Amino acid sequence: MPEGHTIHRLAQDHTARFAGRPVRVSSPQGRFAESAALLDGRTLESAEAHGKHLFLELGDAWIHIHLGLFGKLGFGPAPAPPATDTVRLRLANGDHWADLRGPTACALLGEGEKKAIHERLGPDPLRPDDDPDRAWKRISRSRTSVAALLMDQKVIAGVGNVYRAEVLFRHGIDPYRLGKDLTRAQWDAIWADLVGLMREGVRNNRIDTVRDEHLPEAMGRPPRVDDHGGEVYVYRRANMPCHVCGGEIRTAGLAARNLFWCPHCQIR
DNA sequence: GCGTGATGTTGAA
DNA sequence: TCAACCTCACGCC
Repeated sequence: MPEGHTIHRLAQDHTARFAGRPVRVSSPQGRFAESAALLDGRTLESAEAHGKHLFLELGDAWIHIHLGLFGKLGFGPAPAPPATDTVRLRLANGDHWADLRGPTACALLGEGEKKAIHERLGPDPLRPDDDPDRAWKRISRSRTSVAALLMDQKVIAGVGNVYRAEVLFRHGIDPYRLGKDLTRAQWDAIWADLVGLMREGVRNNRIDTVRDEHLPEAMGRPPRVDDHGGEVYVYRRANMPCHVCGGEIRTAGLAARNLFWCPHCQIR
């Protein structure tokens, strides 16, 4: 269930558990077995995230992981349980194990291939040196909707369907507004908000976007119960009342994904 | 047990 | 625009 915050959190989790020590590398499922054998016993030097891509450094090579829609990484204390036949990659040392299942990508890369991935990704709100100007240059001359642009990893890396819907709600922006019609001030506010929201997402390992004054306790309604855990304004709340205006949240397909928004609040 | 959908991406038509 | 890929949890028999 990964947007960028999940991947940055996973990079931190790998660093804390595995960095600076030799690691056992295996592929119980077999589909990464050849590479795993090559890497087994190397020291894990670092873990890094860019958008939804995770990179683990082992000697002169990188393991590139992209979870896709279904991928999951699970951690636990040693000893590792018997691996089931869906575990693509298992890392283990004397204290910890990590199991990867169902990723879109799990591949061994050299430095040049890793660099190529960075180059095709846009700036990431969670990478401190990344520059929102690069995204603005594309957005400000695009005839594509801002909702589609926010999901385009070449424009901005790490935003997924939840942050897309939520950040547009928080700024009252109509998701169908064209990139070229967005103001510079609106974009700067969106970027700054994503930096804050996604940092909090890394810290808490979940997405919360509802401002204090709209939280259930403040509004006299029961806390949200949902399988993704966080408090949100519009994501997966189709036909439910808007937390701010009480109007009905709408949903529509946009580029093969479900878009959610409040047509009354999002008018800018 | 079966069908469905999900915080994603790619490549062919 | 659509299918393909990868896994799992849930609702409904």
